[in-house]
Amino acid sequence: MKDIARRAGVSESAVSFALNGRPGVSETTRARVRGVAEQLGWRPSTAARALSGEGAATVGLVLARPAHSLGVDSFFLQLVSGIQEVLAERHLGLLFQMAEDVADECAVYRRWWAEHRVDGLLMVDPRADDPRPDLLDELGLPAVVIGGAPDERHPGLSTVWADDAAAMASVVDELTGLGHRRIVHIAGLPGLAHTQRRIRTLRAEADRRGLSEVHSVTTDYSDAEGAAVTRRVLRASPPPTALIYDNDVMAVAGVAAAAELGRSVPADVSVVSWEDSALCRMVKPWLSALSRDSTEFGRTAARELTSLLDGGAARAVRVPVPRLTVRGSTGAAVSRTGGGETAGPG
Amino acid sequence: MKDIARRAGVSESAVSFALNGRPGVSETTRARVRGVAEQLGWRPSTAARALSGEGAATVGLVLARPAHSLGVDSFFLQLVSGIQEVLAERHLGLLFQMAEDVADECAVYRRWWAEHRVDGLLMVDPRADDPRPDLLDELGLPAVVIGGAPDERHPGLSTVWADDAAAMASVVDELTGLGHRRIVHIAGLPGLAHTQRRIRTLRAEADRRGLSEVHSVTTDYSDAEGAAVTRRVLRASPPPTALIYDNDVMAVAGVAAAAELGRSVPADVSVVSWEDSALCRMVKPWLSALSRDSTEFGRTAARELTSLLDGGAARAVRVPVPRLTVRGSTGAAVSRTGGGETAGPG
DNA sequence: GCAGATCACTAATCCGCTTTAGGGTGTTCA
DNA sequence: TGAACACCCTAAAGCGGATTAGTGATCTGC
Repeated sequence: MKDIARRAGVSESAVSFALNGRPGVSETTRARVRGVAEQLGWRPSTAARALSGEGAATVGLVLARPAHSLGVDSFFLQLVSGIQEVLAERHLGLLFQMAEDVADECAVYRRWWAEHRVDGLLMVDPRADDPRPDLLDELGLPAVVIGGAPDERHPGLSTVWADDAAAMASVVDELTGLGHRRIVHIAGLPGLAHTQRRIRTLRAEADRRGLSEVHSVTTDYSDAEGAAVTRRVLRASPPPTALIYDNDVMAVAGVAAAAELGRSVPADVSVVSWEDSALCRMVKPWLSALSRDSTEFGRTAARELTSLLDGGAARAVRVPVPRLTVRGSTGAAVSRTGGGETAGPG
Repeated sequence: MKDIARRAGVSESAVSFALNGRPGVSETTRARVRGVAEQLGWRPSTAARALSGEGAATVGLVLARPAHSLGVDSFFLQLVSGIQEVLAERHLGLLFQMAEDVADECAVYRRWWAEHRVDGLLMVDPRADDPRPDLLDELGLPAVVIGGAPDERHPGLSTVWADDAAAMASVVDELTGLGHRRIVHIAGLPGLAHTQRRIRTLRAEADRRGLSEVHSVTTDYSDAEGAAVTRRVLRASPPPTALIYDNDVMAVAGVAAAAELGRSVPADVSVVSWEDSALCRMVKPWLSALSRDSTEFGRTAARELTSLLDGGAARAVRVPVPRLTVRGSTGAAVSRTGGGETAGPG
C-alpha cells in the first residue's frame, strides 16, 4: 500500500479511502489510485484488515464424522459446492475442518472464535439435544444451521431446512396408494435431528392411517448395516412389503441383500431411497428416490450466512420439499404370508 | 493479552515471552502467566500473529471440478480426512475452495498469495501441461502436488504420488495370466496427468507382451459415459474380454451396461475397477479393484507440506502401489467370436 | 568493593490497514 | 472583506501480537 501511495503521489490514507469507496478523495485521484493498485495486482492483506476490525473474511464449516464412516457420499460435496458459489462471489474464504465428534467440533468452534479466525459458521448434521447452538449463542458467532428444524430457543441462529415431515408423508402416501401396509423405515443415525423427525412423522402418518405394522430401525448409514438390517426385517413373518432407506447407499445395499434372500424388487418388496444420486441408477431396477437440490441447499445456507454477516436478522428458510421420483423399485404390494420362494423379475 | 498481563502483574512483552517459550522470563513467572492464559481460555489472534510475520497458520486446497461433475465420490473426502488429521495436530487451518477450471484455480492461488491468506498449498488433480506448478514457483508458495509424478522441472514443489505404472502392470499381469488378450481401458479425463500415465503404461505393457488388441478410451469419469463407452466397445467384433475402469463409478455402471447387452461378468467379460470403495461391493459379482489408502495418502501429503513449512527440502514421496484385490468380477478369458447371445450367470 | 556479566523484566517499534482528527485551499454569503 | 463552510488530503493512533533495545537488580570474579 505504501508502494501505491508513493506511485500515485498521495498518502496511504488517501489510498485507503480511494480503494474502499470512502469519501474524502476526488474522483480523479480515486481513479488514479485504482489504476496503480490494479497494475500492481495489489490485494489487501486479510490479516491486516482483520486486525483493524474488518473481520476475517472467512466462514467456518466443521464436519464431525469419524473418518472411517466417510463412505461414498454425494450430498456433502454438492452442498459445499453450492456454499462456495455464494462465498466466492463475496471473496469469503471457507475454513474447513473435520472432527471426531460433536465435543471435538465444539472445541474447534471455541478455538476459531478465540483466534478470531472466522466471522461466522455453517453448522451441519444438527442432532437431538445438540450442544452446538447453545455454544454458538454463547460465543455470539453468526451461524446458520443446515438441515435443522426451526428452533425458537435460539433466535440468533438462522436455519435452512427441508420439510422432512412433508416428504415422509408423500412417501407414505405413495406406498399406501400402492397397497402397502407393512412398511419398515431403515433410518440413519439415531442421534441426528432429522432422523428423529422422520421417525416421528412416519409414526404419526401410520397412526393416522391405522397402520400398525410400520416402524423404524436406526443404523449408522453404512452399506453393511443397511444390508444387515434388510436381511433381519425381511426374515420377519410376515415380512414388510416396502422399505424406506434414509440414504442411497443403504438402499442399494438393501436391494442386494433382498436379492440374496430371493426377494425381488419390486415384486416382493418395494424400495424407496431418501437421497437421489447416480447410485440409484446403477442398480436394477432403478431406485425410486427422494430428490433434492443439494447445491441449491448450500447456496441458500451461504446466502443466509452472508445476510447475517451484513447485519441481517436471523430467520428460518425452508427449501423445497424433496420430491419423490418414482422409478422401478416401487410397485403394488402383494400379500404374502411367509416363505422364501422367489418371484421372477418384474 | 493485556488482560493476562494485568492479572499476572507483568508487561505484555513478558506474557509474549512466557507463552511462546522464549527466554527472558523466570520459570515461575512463565508458569503463572500460562495459568492465567489457560484460565482465560486465551488464544492468540491469528490475524495479529500473521501481521507480525508468523504466517497465516493456514494452508489452502482448491478443487477444480465443475459442480455438476461432482458425483458419488469416496476418494476426495478420504483424502481430506487424512490431511486434516495432520493439520489439526499443528493447529493449521485448511482453507478450501472450489473452482470451475484450472485457470480459475490459478486466480485463486494468486489472490490467496496476495492476501497472505495461506502459508502453503496442496494441489490436486495435476494435469498434463499444467500451469499451476509454474505459478506456484513464481509465487514462491510452499506446495505439495498430490498425485503427480516427480517433476524435476519444479525443484521447489514436493510430490506425493502412487506408482500408477506399477499398478497398471500388475493389473495387466493378472488379466493376461487369466488368458485375456483383448483388453479395453476405460480411462478418466484425458487432461489429467495420471490418466496419461496409465494409458502410456498400458500401451507399453501391451507392446511388451505382443498384444495388439489393447487400447484406452478416455471419458469424463461419469456413470453415464462409463456405460456408454462400455456399450460401444462391447459391440465391437470381436469384443474385448476384459475392461479396466479408471474409477469405481464407471465400473459399476459398466457392469450394468454389459448386463443389458446380455454379457455376464466375469463369464463373458472381466472387470477391474481402479478405485475400491463400498460401491465395488454393492454389485454382483463384487468387483475386483485396486485398493489404496486414501486417508494415508492425505496424511502423507499434509506431512510433506508441514515439513516444507518448517523449512524442509522439497522431495518426492511415493506411497504404496495400489494393490489389486481380486473379487468375483475377474475370471478366465473365453474365446468368442462375435455376436450377442447370452451366457448364463457364472 | 567495584567493574562486568547475567538475569528478569519493561518500553518502544513494527507488521499493513482503517479510521479519526485535523490542516490547508477555495468558494460562498453577509 | 471576513466568517462559515466545503472539499481534498495528510498525520497519527490503534488493532493484537512479536521483537528489539534497553533498564535495573543481582551475581560473579578478582
